[in-house]
Amino acid sequence: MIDESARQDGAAGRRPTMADVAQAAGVSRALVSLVFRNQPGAGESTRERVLLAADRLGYRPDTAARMLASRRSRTLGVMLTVHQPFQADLVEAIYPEAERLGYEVLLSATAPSRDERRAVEALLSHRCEALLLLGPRSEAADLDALGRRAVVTLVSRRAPEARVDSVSTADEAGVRQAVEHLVELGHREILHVDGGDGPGSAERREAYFRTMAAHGLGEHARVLPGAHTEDAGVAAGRCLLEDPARPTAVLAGNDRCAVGLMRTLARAGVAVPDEISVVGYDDSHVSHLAPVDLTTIRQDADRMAEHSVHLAVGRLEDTAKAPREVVLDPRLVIRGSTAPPR
Amino acid sequence: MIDESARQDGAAGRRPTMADVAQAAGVSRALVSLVFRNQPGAGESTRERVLLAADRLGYRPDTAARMLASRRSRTLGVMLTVHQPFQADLVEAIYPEAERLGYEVLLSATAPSRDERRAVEALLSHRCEALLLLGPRSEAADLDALGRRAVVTLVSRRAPEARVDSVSTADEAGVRQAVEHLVELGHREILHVDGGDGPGSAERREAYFRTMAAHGLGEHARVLPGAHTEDAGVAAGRCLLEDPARPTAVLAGNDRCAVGLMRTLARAGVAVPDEISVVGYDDSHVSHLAPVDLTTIRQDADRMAEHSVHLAVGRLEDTAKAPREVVLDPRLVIRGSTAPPR
DNA sequence: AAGCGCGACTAGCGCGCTCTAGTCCCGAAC
DNA sequence: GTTCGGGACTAGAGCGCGCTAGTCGCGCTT
Repeated sequence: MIDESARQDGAAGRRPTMADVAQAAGVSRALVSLVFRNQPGAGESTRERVLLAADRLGYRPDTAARMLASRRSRTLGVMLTVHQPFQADLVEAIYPEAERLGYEVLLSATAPSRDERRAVEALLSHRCEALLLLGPRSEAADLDALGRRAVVTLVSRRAPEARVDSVSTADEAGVRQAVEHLVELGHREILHVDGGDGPGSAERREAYFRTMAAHGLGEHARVLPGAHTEDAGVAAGRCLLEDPARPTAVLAGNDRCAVGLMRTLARAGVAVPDEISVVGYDDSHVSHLAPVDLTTIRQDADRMAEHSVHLAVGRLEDTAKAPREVVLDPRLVIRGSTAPPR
Repeated sequence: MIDESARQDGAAGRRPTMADVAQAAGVSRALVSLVFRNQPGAGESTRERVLLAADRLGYRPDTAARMLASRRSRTLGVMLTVHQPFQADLVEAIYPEAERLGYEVLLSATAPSRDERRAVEALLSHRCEALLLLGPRSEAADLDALGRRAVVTLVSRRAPEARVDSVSTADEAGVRQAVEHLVELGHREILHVDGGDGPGSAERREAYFRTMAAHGLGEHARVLPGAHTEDAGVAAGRCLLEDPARPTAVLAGNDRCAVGLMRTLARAGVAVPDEISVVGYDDSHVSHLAPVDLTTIRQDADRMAEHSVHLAVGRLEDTAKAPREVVLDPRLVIRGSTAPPR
């Protein structure tokens, strides 16, 4: 027969509590609490005795109990899409910044079987004090509603209509730099493969039209529907290959899309940048993977992460202030995928 | 002056509790609890009244309190590396399977600033009942120690020395299929770019040597140190280009590595598969990104995820049984990156 | 000697929930 | 009419912690 106490909590019997540590160290529970919170009020020798006892017992403070008692979780909830490399960059940068400010981070992924609402519900029920939503696709009205119930910061997404903070890069400026770079090279037939309902796509699409128009190329503006995935790039590439009036340059929705596109072109023997120039967006890791290094719009994940965490924490301290919108400047990084048209 | 009650809990005043719902519905707290746990014992009309009141108040059960009171969290902790596409596939498959069995999922990422120990600590302090470690790099002794304190399942990693469950694919069989495929095509100079300390790398390296030897090619076996990243592939590619005795085929540590390698070869004008054949490992999304579709060893993320969740949950019900090791069969997927040598 | 301040430590309530052991009431059985 | 069974509901004791309001010496002042 199986030992009851061992079954109670996984492998190692009942999980030790503060009371166990207190007894082992010969002090009160409150004292142990003080020590683990690094609060003054415990003598040096006692402190050591407590830590020693805790270590011997394998004690680990219980986050759930802690949150309950303190009515604070000091936890930031991050919603992400697990397949986006740029979001991976963001997550990696969020961790150290949150830690610096004394916050924990909880991740919740969206997936085909798990929509944004469910991912957010999970974070909220875990008492996250603030939510960082990485590139959310939800409608502004939903975001606004969420913003009333919790502290919300959008990352890589603006929503001026919703009362929430946001961090993004200036899509207008990024797209303008990209298009102007191509125009200066001599391109006129510049196509845009958009990002569908991906974060920033709408803004980039409009900026594309405006910039084209500003350069007297309004009639050459053309958008192919896409998405922020390699597959979308591949599909767009196929489209292009069949197109009798093939453009001389393409601005992709993001890097993944650009890489998929270039791969399709390369297979068909269409040389980049000789026959067609390609510009990406994000400067994520994948931009090094194309047959030639990708010219792209760099978004600074580290700075975006920093700002997001600061916005969120700042708002926790003052719920009342008006929504703030941080817009960082993107930067065109010219690499090998763009050249003058033939 | 700012309203105190509003500041207490983020945006929306104090978060409603079960007691609030109970009062609004005119029942006891216990009744509300019953309703939210879908337990019998509440009348139909009362049930509806409670749910209505809860909805109107925006009530959401507090996970922390729930875990504390029930002494069960019904939560699986998943440790992952946020930049590995294959792990992203696993995560996406873990969610629905966990849900099917009534478990929540908590993610904790490793990152440059956050090692595996810290990622695991976070999961444990959140009372995860079982840990799924995706491709952990920790030493077997550490995994064994962890396995004594918690229910642990390794995914994409074996550790026969540690008393923990694991799910992996047969690296030996995978590598053998790959090498034999190349040998049958006529290759003799087959190089292996290994995966460094990545999950499965050691096994694959050894399997490579064994298979080469089995085919009388022991003297042609050569390993270039690598990693499970594109950069490692790029570096290996540079190495190859400078090599006077260039091999005719390469078995990469994983797909990312293969893609980096192919990109470097492509830039140098070395044709794949005409001049050199390349085989990857994982069959993750990136395998479609190379200049030609990648021949690779397919690991079935969905089935791996299913098995991991089942192993973990099964172990929670019976802590005592011996560690189980599930080894799935990988499958060679022949695409365009391999061909007979010239 | 009494008073005072201060550092070290403790008692005990309450966080929002689960769960056991009830209570209450209504209809069927004897 | 009494008993019994069972469905609907409630009281109240924790879960592991944080935190407020203490107590208890001990050295120092007056």
